[in-house]
Amino acid sequence: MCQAAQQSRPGLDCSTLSNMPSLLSSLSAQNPTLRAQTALFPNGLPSHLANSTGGASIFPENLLLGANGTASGSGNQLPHNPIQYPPGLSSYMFESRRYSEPAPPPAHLLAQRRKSRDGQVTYLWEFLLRLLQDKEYCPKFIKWIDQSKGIFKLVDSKAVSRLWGMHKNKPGMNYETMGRALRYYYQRGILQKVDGQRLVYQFVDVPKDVQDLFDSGTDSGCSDAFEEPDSPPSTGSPSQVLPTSGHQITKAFDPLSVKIIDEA
DNA sequence: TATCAGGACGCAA
DNA sequence: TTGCGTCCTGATA
Repeated sequence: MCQAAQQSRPGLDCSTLSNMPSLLSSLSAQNPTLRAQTALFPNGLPSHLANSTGGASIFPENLLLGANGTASGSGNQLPHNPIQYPPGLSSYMFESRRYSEPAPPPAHLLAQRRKSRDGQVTYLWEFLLRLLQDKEYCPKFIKWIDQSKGIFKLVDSKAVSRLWGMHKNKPGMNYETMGRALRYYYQRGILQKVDGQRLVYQFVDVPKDVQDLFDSGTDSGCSDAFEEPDSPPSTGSPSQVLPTSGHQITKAFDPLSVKIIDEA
């Protein structure tokens, strides 16, 4: 697989690849959407995560794999963007924006945008969350330090950055570059740095209901029982109600349960 | 040496 | 326009 991967990704580190044997299959051949959705929402997708057109899946069709879980491609190529978004993640992804921006476009325009990008909309924070949800990589490469608070650590920063580079078809990706992208999230209220702890970041303001879901023993994440949080920062960042002309977003960052209050 | 913060610029979607 | 990717300087562990 590594050789095949190297053909399409010059510079790929085989030693790294050998340590992450199921990354590609995990990112392409599985359907964690349904798995995660079942785990997180055994009673069905919450209404606020369903779209406004009647509760149908919020996931764009081209992001959902078929029942056989196969991804397009010959199998010799790395999937470019085969991530299947757990519930809530895609909700945030498609509803999120910079909060200084005007209101988001209507849902049908978002749908057009999604289609226009042919399923290639993906963000670093989603990628990290995906890794955190996958026992193949968590806690091996990335792990929760305090899952209920959204605090995680890049155990192997190089491997994670390479994975990100593979995903984005950027063979030159390294932690320095990925870290810059992570730091952009500070301004946007998506991440914050955990002071005094290297490679430790925190998703901002993880809501209580998500904490409950994480704590309920689902397979949606992992943690390292041997490592207690050293000194997590104050996590009491207040929830924010960010009014827009069409929606209210009740959290600065709420990847698993962004609440969109449709005032239309 | 590695990590981290953040400015500046560029680019693909 | 967005979300980075890249390069950079400087600080810190």
